[in-house]
Amino acid sequence: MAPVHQKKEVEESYAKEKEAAFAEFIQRRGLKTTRQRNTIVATFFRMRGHVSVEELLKEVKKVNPRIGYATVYRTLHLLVESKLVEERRFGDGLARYEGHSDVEHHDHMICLECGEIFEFFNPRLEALQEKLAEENNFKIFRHRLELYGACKDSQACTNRKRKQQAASGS
Amino acid sequence: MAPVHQKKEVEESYAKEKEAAFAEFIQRRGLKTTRQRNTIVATFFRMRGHVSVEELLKEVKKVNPRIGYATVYRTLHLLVESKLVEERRFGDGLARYEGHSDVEHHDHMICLECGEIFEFFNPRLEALQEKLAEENNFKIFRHRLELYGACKDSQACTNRKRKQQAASGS
DNA sequence: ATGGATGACGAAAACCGTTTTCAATATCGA
DNA sequence: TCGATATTGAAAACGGTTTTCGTCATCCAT
Repeated sequence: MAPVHQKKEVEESYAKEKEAAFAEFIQRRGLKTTRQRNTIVATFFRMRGHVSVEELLKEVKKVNPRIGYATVYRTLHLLVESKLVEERRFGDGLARYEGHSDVEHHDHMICLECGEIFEFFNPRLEALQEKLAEENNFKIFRHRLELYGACKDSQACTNRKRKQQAASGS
Repeated sequence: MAPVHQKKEVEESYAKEKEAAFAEFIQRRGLKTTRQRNTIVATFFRMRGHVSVEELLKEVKKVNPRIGYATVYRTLHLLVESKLVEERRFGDGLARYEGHSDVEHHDHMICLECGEIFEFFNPRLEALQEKLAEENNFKIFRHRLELYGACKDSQACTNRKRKQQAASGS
């Protein structure tokens, strides 16, 4: 099983690769390359984890304060369309975006104490889901599994900034 | 395993029982019994499946057209607080409410073709999740598993009214 | 390179589901 | 029955997201 604490190293090469792939997508679509989009995409792929629009905009504004919500939203949609990024919703009412990792698919453990989000993957779990679906003649296109609870660090955890937010999730 | 097509019969006794439990909750809380709340609760427990606010309001208005969104929302919150009802979000951006069935917990298969939502439960799946969490010192408070795909009827399915809506879910 | 058609930008308004406000009304214990 | 207090409903507010619209940037044809 893949380790749960799969915190990506923010590798320059990773970001560069993604930027190139996005540039290619933009061209394939006949869209225009703009400074704003480049800034947003470059910033996004240098952030780790499950990024909200607000978090991303905050970082983006450090580079170019004139960029606003609209462009960030629009660029994120393009990133999703390009399949370089996935949109996730964890029930706190705001979308989070996540760069495709090398792992094809993974599920999430969400700590309600500190707001940390861990990723995991287990083939037996996947197989069992597939089996259950088959038994009911259901064809799975995609699925989502989220475990909400407390991580091992949460007792000593001091990262409380997102506690209320996380705890209010469905 | 419980059958997936677990469409509850709309039993009068079921609704009556829930209404009584809600009345008890209202008293325990020192709240007031009102005609509107009674109407909303009675209507809700006579609907099947995963009810949205709009769907519920539409039915409620057939009984009392003067009842508005605010009261429906407020009453649904009370129903959730009373533990008689659970709130679900399937990623299409609107909340759905579901009366507690006898089954303690269940997961969902959501047909993206016809919008039908099936319930299922599998102990091995639950156990496996628990095992994976334990391996990572994670304590699960609750979880959510949703399989999005196509149900066996979806090829011949003519119930397309919710297709766009369902397909737009995350 | 230059011009111009066409995208893209950004601020602000619109949107949509949900929550809150507030004045009027209903409930229920004294 | 009265009166304190909860509840109601219409409308406004809210928060995240999307759209509008006038201006500006990109990039292809020249």
